[in-house]
Amino acid sequence: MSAPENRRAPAPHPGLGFLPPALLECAQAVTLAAGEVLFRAGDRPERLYFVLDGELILVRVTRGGREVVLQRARSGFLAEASVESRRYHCDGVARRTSCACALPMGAFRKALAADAAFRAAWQKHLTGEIRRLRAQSERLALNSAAERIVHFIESEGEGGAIELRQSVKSWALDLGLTHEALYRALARLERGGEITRNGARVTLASRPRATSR
Amino acid sequence: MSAPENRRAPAPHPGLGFLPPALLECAQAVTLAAGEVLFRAGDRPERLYFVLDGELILVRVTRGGREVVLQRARSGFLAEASVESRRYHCDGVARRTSCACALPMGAFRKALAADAAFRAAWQKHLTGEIRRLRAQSERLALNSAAERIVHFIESEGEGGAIELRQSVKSWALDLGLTHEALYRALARLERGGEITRNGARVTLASRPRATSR
DNA sequence: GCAATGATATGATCACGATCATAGCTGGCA
DNA sequence: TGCCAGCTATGATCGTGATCATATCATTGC
Repeated sequence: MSAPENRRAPAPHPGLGFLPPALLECAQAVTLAAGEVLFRAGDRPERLYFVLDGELILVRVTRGGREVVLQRARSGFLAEASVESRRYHCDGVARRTSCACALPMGAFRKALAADAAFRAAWQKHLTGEIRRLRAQSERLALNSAAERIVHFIESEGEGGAIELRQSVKSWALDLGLTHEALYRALARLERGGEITRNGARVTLASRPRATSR
Repeated sequence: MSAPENRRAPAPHPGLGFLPPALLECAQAVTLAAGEVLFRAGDRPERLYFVLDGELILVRVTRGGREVVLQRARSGFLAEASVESRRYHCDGVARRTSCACALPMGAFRKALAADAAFRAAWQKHLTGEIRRLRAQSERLALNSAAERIVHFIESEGEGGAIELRQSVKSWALDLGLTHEALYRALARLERGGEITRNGARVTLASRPRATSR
């Protein structure tokens, strides 16, 4: 486990806006080297991690030596469930050089117990995550690149259009596609007039043609 | 919207065990015909649905006339997020003849506000769902049937084995595969000695061979 | 200015899941 | 007893995403 770099003012992040000031006060910014282990299965959760940059994963190594990834966090909280449980059930590892905000678990739980507004905000965060994840699961169950793109724009965007906040390459990861497949599918959809692209903005045509895959 | 069939004692379900008795008291068992609409986008959430049997979906129909499914609930709550929001953002539809337990939203919110134990249990349910959904998303991002099977057993099972509570066919839906692909992959894994099947119990071999896909 | 790096593409090939078809088996029911 | 519906299972074919390769462009650093 790496030593915390600084004791105050971790990089502010919109996803952390709902934390009470007292809790942000004791947040620590940590930088992790690629491959660094944050915790092991069986450990008692001592911090709740919020990924600012890089990639932290929740992984279980089976007796057979297989690796099963339970979560890849590229932005957002690593393991919300650790707030509720006394022990981790899997390992936390930095897959690349990463930067995270670590919230002491004791303080987090205390704030949750004492602060009704924070509790409500946390509950809202949790239900929002569920909604997002459900949509993502439905999306990943679609088996053509074009359908996933349309589903993404419709469920994550606003009024049939979306402003991409990431590279096409990392969008491909979210869609469960290789970047090549995504580039090709985008080009095909654009040629077919089903979407239009304008920089980072992708807009769905309101009158779809016969879906030419 | 169909009229509630009976005013008390909806079929008890383990997934509802954490509800306070007072709330269960006002639960209504409802049966829905295939295609029946529970609510429309823009409606004010009046009930929280828990699917007992059948399939309820959360769906958004785009201006272009496409259907985007945000959630398919075949067991469990339909739209937890409706507890937090004043309006639905998509439609709720029964995809087949279904049976659900409807909890009046007002009573649910009141119970959440008044009952700290229930609040804690609800929070625990929410974080558990997040954990499950994150694992499912990772699983669906794997692109071979064999990998998804192994991931499922490892993440949903107990000690490298799982007792299937459903038919292989509906398991295939959970894995984002056709049932044919799942039957074949299971047969291949079994032939290769990577899993053993014993009725509804599927066990992972502890020493995996070179994954012969 | 130039090398190095990473994102943006696109081409060719191949593996594997989807699809359609077929068949055995089972349980429920009249 | 016979029929039907649904699950289990496997075969053949096809489409498409993965993979490997290559090229261009933009950005960063020296």
